[in-house]
Amino acid sequence: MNKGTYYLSTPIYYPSSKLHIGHTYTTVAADVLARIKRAQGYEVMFMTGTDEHGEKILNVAKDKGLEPKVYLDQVVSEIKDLWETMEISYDHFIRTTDEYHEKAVQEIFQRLYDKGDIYKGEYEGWYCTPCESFWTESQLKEGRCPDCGREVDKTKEETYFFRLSKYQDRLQQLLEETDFLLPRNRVNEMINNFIKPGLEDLSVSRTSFDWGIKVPFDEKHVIYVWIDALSNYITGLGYPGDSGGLYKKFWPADVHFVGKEIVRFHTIIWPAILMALDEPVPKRVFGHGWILLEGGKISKSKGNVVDPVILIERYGVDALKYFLMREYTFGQDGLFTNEVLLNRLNSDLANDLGNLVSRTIAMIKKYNQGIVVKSGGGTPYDESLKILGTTTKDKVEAHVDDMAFSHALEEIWKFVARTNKYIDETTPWIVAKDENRKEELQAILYNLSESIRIISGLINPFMPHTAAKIFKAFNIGEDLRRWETTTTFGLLPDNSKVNELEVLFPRIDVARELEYLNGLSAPQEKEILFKDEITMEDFEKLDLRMAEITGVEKHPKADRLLVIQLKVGDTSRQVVSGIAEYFNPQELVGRQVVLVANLKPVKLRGIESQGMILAASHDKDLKLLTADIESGTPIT
RNA sequence: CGCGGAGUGGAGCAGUGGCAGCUCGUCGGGCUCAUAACCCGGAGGUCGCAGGUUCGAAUCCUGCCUCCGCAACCA
Repeated sequence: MNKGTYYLSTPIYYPSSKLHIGHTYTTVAADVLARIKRAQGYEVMFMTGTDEHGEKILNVAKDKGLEPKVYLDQVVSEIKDLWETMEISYDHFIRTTDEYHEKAVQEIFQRLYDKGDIYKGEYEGWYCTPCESFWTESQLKEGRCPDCGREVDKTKEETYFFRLSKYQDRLQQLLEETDFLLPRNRVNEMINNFIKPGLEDLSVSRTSFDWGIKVPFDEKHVIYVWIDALSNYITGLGYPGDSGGLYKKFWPADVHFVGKEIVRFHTIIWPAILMALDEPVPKRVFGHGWILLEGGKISKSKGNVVDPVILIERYGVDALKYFLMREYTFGQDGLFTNEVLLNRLNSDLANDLGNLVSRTIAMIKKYNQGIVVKSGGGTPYDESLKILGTTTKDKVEAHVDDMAFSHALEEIWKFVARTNKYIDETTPWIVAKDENRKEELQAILYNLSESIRIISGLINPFMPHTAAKIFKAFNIGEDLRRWETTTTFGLLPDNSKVNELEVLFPRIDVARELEYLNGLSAPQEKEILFKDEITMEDFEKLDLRMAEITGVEKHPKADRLLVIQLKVGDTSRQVVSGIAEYFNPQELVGRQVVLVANLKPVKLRGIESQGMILAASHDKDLKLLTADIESGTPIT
């Protein structure tokens, strides 16, 4: 029965804010895979966790007035609660602040250093003082600033580098010649964007903040996210000590599930680190798509964050899981709307599955005193029902191995539909009226019960909660719940009694429910978070002036920027502003705007910006602040 | 000419060389065991456009159009 081991992981999530439906999506998919692999007889290691270091965490905690660790403990406990609610069957939850992880990461860092793959260096750059820009040697044009052509100065900042460049060829091979990264189309992106231009050594330490794991031999530095976070996949197994033997047993991982935004780290940096450690690389990295919401990406400012907790409360864990797995093609982006969700739940879960179970139990009670009898009768429709039922498991497994969860469920639902059809074909309500057709009736009811047992077994990894309810209703014991029993028809014992069954998935009144859900995210007076108080003195540091726009052109090297010439009293200024998507250059000429006149000048994509102009924006709307008064007038 | 993705019946999507498919919706019919559900049937598509390769293209190649995401220090 033991088929070997199977190790899969989700990314470790960055708990700087609440988890949303996207995190849920990855985790549910991983859970389904883990459950199926266990059901198939693999010894499974399913790992998830949190990535807890870095500047951002530090800042978020500070904003809340908490020590980072206190803040993190809170968030992590919320995350674990969510996974518990969702019945996520992870085997290990790793936190990068766990002591064993921190030690292991230091050890890894040390080994790479000893080996020469990490070296101390300088973030050596050429600095153009007027442009305030760093340039690498290769970016310089004839030894001068590529933007302004002026002299540049050499500057240094101490950091440790990882010799990523050394592994360029092996990485390219790995990506191009194997199925290491799936779906395949993501390979092009990696090759074209990162490998082909040439990999540069990677800065893997920081001195600018200290919320992180210290470099063991140089306490000024903390180890940056690359080595810290990515290593979790092996430190979670006990690497490098491996006292529990888990590393030896489970590594290399069978699959890392990652969102497409972090494919790069997992398919370039991570394998390179492993190569440097002389350890095998994971067998596969699967970069799944995003769930997009109406109007674009998940974004708090748009108020379109979908909170999985609310959906669970209203429709149940299994409904949400089913939806996520059925609605979207795992490798691609998909659109989420409340309406799509509700319609899917109604048609597949309430109408097809829920109603099937409900009508079957009702008939068994009504026509046969609640007893399922194995009789000698039959109908002409039995054979095709049995064939489809007993062959579905193989199809499901094949799809799951391709990470095509949606197709897997589709196969199961073909059998659900077939079973519903069987009822229409055999018309038990007519057969029941004829005493002479008793055996036929019992055969029909038995076949229905068996079909439902198989369905229940098949959906078990996807919806354990629902499967358990159905098993209970039909008095199906542990041994008949097992995965491999779904390929055999006729296992349900003679004289099984059925129990009461609550409604599995109530039919949803879509119109009413939409109103409710939309009410949640839409107007609800949002609390405005004001910034920290400042003094009059602070305010007076600002030099705000009216200015007149005298000329505008598009920034030659940036789509969103405009280069604006301003007249401020008798002097002129140039400001680069990110408003190109809102205005045509010409329509701005002659407008009076508010200029922050004493902002330190900087270069934006190579063009100097001497201040900023004020604007107010809401969603896709943006208006420039203005006043009808002479240019140069100070604003107080 | 920064990188990538997408364009398939009203909507959402699957389909990567062989008669264009699924779900929802819609129209008509059936059934009454069931959660106004289930079952059957119909209508509806020049598979973004234009070329090309092929016996054969939604699928491969070339060009173009449109939308989206990412990246680029949106002071």
